[in-house]
Amino acid sequence: MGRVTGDGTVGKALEVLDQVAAFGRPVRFSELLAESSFPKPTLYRFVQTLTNQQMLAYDPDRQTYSPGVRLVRLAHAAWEQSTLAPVARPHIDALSKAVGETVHLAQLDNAQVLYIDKRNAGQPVEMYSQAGKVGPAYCTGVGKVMLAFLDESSVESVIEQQSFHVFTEHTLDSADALRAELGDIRQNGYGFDREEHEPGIICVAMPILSEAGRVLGALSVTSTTGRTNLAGLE
Amino acid sequence: MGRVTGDGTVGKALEVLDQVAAFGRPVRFSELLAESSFPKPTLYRFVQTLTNQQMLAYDPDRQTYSPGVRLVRLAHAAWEQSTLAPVARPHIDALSKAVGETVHLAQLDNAQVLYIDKRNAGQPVEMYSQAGKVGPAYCTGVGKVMLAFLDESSVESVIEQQSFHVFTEHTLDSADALRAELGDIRQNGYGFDREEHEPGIICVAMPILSEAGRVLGALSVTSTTGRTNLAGLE
DNA sequence: TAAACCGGTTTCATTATTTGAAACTTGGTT
DNA sequence: AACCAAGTTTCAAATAATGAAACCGGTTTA
Repeated sequence: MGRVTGDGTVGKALEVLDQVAAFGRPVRFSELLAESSFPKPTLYRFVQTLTNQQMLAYDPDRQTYSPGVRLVRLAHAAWEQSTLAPVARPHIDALSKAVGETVHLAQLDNAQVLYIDKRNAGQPVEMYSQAGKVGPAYCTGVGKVMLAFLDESSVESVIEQQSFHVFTEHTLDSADALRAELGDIRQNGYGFDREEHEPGIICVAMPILSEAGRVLGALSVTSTTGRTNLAGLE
Repeated sequence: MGRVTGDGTVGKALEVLDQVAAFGRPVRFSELLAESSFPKPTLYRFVQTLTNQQMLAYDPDRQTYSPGVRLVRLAHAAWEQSTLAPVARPHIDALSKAVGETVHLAQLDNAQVLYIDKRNAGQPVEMYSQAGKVGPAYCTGVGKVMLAFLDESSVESVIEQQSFHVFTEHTLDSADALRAELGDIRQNGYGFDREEHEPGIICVAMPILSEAGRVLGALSVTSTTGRTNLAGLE
């Protein structure tokens, strides 16, 4: 019992894939090796396999690897069949148009917030440029709202994993402060981000629950400090 | 020697992942088993592993699997670091605004066309082709243009894999017809889709080449049969 | 009520795959 | 020519994957 990663060979390969993705830029084999816990031939074979499988792309000109196109294809499928995204899409469109502000759709992913969809007030959709991004759970509207409606045992495990890095003077900086806030949110049914993540940025968020009461995701309307409370949702 | 898939355990796991994605809807274990070439416990363990790794998502209410959120996160990285997409983005925006038509950015992926980005012209209907979607190479503007500028040996291997399914009365229905068309495209530097895939839909496409002359992708402007030839590009 | 059935899960000896130290190759420097 | 760094291959030992069979819990059938 212990690490999150490590189901056999597949787990290790995906660890390598994550590592490449984390670099944020095309990366040389030697750069990966320097950071990797795997010995040279092992890492080499993983990279080869992943490249064969189009999970990584190799640029022969620059001799670098980056996440491959197969991921984009698979993510398309993931997005389309996700319980949430396709169903929520028309509502997000409508909401965005109605309030004239930026709307986010998010899910909980490994104690972090994963943005699934986004509608900008002005310009049209940008697919993966924004969807797929991750953010902290303890200081975003969507994050806190999802935590508030998660079952007790899961909440604690997620809270333990928060960094409580202080972004602004309003950021909640402890597990207890967060727990108190979650109580409030549970009572109201929705929550706020009061410039906790970025100064000048506030938002209202509400959870999306299944019939059985499980948290599926959350929706938020973002604005700047020019306007404040918005309780008119749904 | 033979199959494309099959680098060890990792390849097999990804085969399962593709299978789930291909279903296009959340799927039961038994449904997968019925189609799978793997024996029950083997498939079972793959599904378990992939679910642990968030490559698949398990819905306990319905007892079904679908592609997981980790794919969305990884695809975000893939998109951002791809040689093409981030660089092309502003140009696509500009082009879309300038011509007032739908613009597609595509790459070649396994003898198919993979759409990487899309810009809808202003208001119109959401023509169903988001990023991540795949399409045939032999009867789309972007597909043919990319083939035309691919090196000789690769082209033949791709052509062999085309189905030449006839979508409309204008669809090229043989390898020879396609080869002839590719010759024309090479001379012009750009190509057309003359209602070959969908009736009433036409487009102009141009390749995107690296300095070394390798095909990186293609760009197309789509329109309906109301307007015709558009040579004013770039 | 029992018996068969079905989808899903676990066991465990056998088999095939992964592993990594070391050696080698390639291309660029001193 | 000797050197160095990055990438690639070898091969015996260590490890992980495999799948026939058996098991479980719930539902349907006799």
